[in-house]
Amino acid sequence: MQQTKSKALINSVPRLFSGRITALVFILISGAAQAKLLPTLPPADFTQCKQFFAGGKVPVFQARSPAKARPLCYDAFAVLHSGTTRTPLYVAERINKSTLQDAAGEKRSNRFFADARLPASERAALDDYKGSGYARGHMAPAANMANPEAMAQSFSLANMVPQAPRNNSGPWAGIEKATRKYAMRASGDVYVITGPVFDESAEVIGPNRVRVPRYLFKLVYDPVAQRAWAHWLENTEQARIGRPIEYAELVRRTGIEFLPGLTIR
DNA sequence: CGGCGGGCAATG
DNA sequence: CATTGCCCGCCG
Repeated sequence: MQQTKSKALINSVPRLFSGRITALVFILISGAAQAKLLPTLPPADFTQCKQFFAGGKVPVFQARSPAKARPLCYDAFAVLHSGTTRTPLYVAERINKSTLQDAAGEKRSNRFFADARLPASERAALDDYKGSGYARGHMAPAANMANPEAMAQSFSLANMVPQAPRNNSGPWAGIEKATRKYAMRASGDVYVITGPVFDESAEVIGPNRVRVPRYLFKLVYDPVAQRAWAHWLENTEQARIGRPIEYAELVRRTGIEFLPGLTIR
């Protein structure tokens, strides 16, 4: 069993994490092979990649605590992954004009992979999405990635949720594009947190029972303007972009305080 | 209309 | 593994 996991680890994360595998991540990898010895993790310890959170402040779950939540650091984004849904619960990025200009020259890698840093029982596999009728929808978009390593990492299934195909390539792509457009014109860094919202009786896909979200959200926070807003989109083929919702409304709908202690005008 | 960004599947 | 072709929606 442990040999299988070690082999999978070697095979499916080929040099993607050049020199930036954090101590935290290493602990998670080691722990994966002996999960019973793992202590309960704090809700979200992103010690090694706090730079993706405004003011270094990590979201706080007000109501329910996410089951089997594991923080994962990547070169250009941070994921709080759930071993229950086999999806991220949220993905945080910091983008600005410079990073997006670099990203504009990057080619999509399109190499999706199961993230071997997660225990097999807690992660989505490529087969789960195949023939499911759902697309593998990026939370941190590939088009935001400023270098080849970040681009490759963005195709981790830990950064994906099952998404209605036309939702993904239609209105959702528009939300991503609008967010890039805003950050291109902003005076400094813009912090973005993207994630799914699940119904209690959510559909699941594949042998690993990856949960299908009912809604997707994308929170945008500009610390210079001290403004925050969120896009909210139902995960259906018919969904259309509506007016963004206020930050407080997003907190109410998700039960997550994404920007604790930060000033929002 | 073409280009771009979101995907898919088949082929060696 | 990379390449190729294809679909979709949006935008200039």
